[in-house]
Amino acid sequence: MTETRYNPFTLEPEWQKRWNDKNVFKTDTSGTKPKYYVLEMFPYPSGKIHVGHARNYIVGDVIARFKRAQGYSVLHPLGWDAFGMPAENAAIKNKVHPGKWTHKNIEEMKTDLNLFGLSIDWDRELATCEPNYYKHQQAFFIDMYKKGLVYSKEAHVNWDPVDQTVLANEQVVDGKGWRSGAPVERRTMKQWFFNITRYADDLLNDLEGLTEWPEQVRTMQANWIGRSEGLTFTFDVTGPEGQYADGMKVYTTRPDTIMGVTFCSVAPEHPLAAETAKNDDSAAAFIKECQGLGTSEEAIEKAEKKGYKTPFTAKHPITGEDVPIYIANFVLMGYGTGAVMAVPAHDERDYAFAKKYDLPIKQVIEAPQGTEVEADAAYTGAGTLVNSAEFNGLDNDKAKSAVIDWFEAKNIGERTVNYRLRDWGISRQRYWGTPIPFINCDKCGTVPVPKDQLPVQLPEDVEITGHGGNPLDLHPSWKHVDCPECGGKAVRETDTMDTFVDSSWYYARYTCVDSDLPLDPEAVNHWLPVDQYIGGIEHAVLHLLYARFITKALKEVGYVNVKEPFKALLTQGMVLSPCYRDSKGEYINPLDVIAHSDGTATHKETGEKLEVLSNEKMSKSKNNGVPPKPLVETYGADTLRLFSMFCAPIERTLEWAESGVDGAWRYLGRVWGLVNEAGFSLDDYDVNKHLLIDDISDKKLKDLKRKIHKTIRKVTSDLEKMQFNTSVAACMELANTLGEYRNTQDETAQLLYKEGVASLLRVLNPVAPHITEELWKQLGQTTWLVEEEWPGYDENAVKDDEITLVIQVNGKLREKLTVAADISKEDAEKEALTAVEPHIAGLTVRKTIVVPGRLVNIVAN
RNA sequence: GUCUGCGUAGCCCAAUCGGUAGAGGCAAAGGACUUAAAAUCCUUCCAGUGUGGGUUCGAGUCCCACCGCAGACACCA
Repeated sequence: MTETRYNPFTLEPEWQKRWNDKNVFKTDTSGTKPKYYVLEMFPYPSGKIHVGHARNYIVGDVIARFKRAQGYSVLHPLGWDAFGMPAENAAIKNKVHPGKWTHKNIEEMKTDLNLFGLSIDWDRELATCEPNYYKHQQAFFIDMYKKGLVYSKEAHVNWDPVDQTVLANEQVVDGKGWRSGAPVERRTMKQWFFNITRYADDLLNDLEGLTEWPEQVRTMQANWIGRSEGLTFTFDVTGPEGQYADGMKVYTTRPDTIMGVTFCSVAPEHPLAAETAKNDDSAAAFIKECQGLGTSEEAIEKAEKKGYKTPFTAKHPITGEDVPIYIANFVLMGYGTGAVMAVPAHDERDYAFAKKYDLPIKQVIEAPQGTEVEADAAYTGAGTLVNSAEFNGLDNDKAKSAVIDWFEAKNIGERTVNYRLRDWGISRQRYWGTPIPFINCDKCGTVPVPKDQLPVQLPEDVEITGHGGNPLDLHPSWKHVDCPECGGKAVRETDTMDTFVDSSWYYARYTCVDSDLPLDPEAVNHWLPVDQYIGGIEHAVLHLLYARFITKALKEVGYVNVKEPFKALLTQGMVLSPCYRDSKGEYINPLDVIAHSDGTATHKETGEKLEVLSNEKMSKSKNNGVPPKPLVETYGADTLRLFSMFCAPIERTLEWAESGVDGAWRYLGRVWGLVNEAGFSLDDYDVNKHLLIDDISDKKLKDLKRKIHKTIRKVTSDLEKMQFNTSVAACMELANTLGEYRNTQDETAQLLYKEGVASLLRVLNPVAPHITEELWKQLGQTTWLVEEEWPGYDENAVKDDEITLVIQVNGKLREKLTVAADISKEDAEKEALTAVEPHIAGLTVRKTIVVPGRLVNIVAN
């Protein structure tokens, strides 16, 4: 055999071309094999990929290749989450149309991703910005509207008065628009909503069935949905003009504390607050001040609890006593009824508020004997009711029901379920998104665009300046249309959809990218649910909750049969890398930085000393993304793939360090050497000429045979459990063992060596597909591994005939014996006692524990 | 503050049901090869599992408390 060097730079493109030319990754739709749908969360085409993306797509590819070998018909597509703000920002900066920018980025990213040798069926590629995609989204949006799953209403938003747009909460920094720097206003505007709360219970209850999801994600979703049970009732309210007709509806999860109510609070947006402000300028000022806070969580957290006393009082439903009503900055209009009964003795916020405004505090729950109760604080724990008239003496948990029953019996209140989850506001005053397919007519109201007029396509001739408002609204002609119902003059809705809508159904569209329907029933019901979904933990709530909701909505509308889209979920840990900043405050990419051993860092070119910040998730804004391309250019794709899978468990957060890449490279070099530097010829390897373990007499060679088959077993089960790092370690072990026989002259050993190398190539193939194909060819094989079946192992060859028996005395290791694997309990005990005789001399054996195949523990004293 | 996850060798990480703490890799040191270096190969070194209790014949693994790190949520009445 001629000795050649491992050169991935020629062999990787060659094999990629061969696979593509033969179209081996095209989805098999013959229906003869069981289906397996593996999907990685699709990328936003920012143009640049970093090693975090690489890890995501590589792990999906390993699974896809493994399942394909196991005989599944695998669907493994990829597309682009192509709408969104970065394209518009680029348009503002570079005067390039968002579509053009996006498509250029898609080309770049696709080229980069293809370097990894991914087994993707590119015939199913889609981009959400294409009319052929979003027209279907508009179609089912209208269907959902007809079922009441979509509606529009006035809602509070963060409004940037300079950029003239609504901002998401995360786009508000310190109460100011992230780009304009202008103080954000809280405004009320007409917004489109998905009625996600209608499915709150389903979304919560169905989490139980998602047994192949990480517990963490299920918990996070459950918390996000935030179901609570309580009591809703209405206080009679008296004001300066007598009885206030509407009263004040409140929701409480602590009806047991009803007798401790000493005042009430309402949100600044509550009608009673508005009523107060009518004739009271300082009340109006107070409300304005609260709204100036913005809606960011940080701002709310820092705010001191403040209130403003209204001229209204509420009549306690049980005692008939009048209690004051305050406007309070911490009461949220969007949760419950926007008004709360305040029980300062048993609620921390109410306690702080009562102390500040010198309001009475009435204890109604007594802590159980022996509980330490903090002084000068609300007691929020369990206990027995006191000062509560007929409810006295009740355990507070039972009192909850008793109080609710009391209200229900009198028909003045009811048991209520409440959710933290709110309806999903999807309106964005943006150009680069899916147009909401509605027309606003003065006469007919909000009218859906007739389906035969879809798509409502984005106009190409727009100027995107970043100020003055939504380019669709400013466009001279686009929005002016005739009303589809009365034919009169009307205007299009100019809001576009949140891009999370686009990404909530793409996985279904992949099953039928060419269909004229939004979803082809046969295809979508065949392939869904996704058998294995893979993505970053950062999407644990929003994307995954939205996608689950849209699936349920699509089911209700009649497009799919499944109620959950993703059967199993693998959450890949984030990939972090260090952040550096120069004196101007600019982030410097780690590639341009020399990190010194003392923890300081300097710029590679300028030599400037840099500020070293903590490790953060790779991102554009921190400029700390490490691109995989240079690694592929230095080591080849297989090394990157191997390293990505090996360096840590896939779900664990990874601090990117390249120091291990060399190890992966060296390993592949050794695998190459197993074939190319063996002391004998391997190119006559015969798949059908494997020695059986019983036909091998040499003990060491029996062990070699065992090693081969144990490796196959381990890699198979590790891949099934998504333990990629240990599966690679097993391959390394086998290679190390085989290395000992590289120059063997023994004929039996040579046969086993060939079997070992061949087995190694097959089990390593999903992780390192190129090198293993090439070496497989060098074994004289005419098949391709990509089309080969996954190897099985010989049950007989994974059984040990000897084991190490550990002998403990009182739990301490004393001896190790090599014994037959099938040794009986009695014999094991007997041998153990003999072996440790010196250690138990003079002691009485009290007990002997025998763990078959493992150890004997002798308890003696 | 609440919830979740994680703390094992200088570093990244293994360790079925509770049963020999070490599989794999990085780094380091020594050696081989080389005119030399790189590359490669060989050998070696290193912890008793964050801390304190408990259960058990036996705890990295189970229970309790605490500490540290990470993430999510956070005035949700």
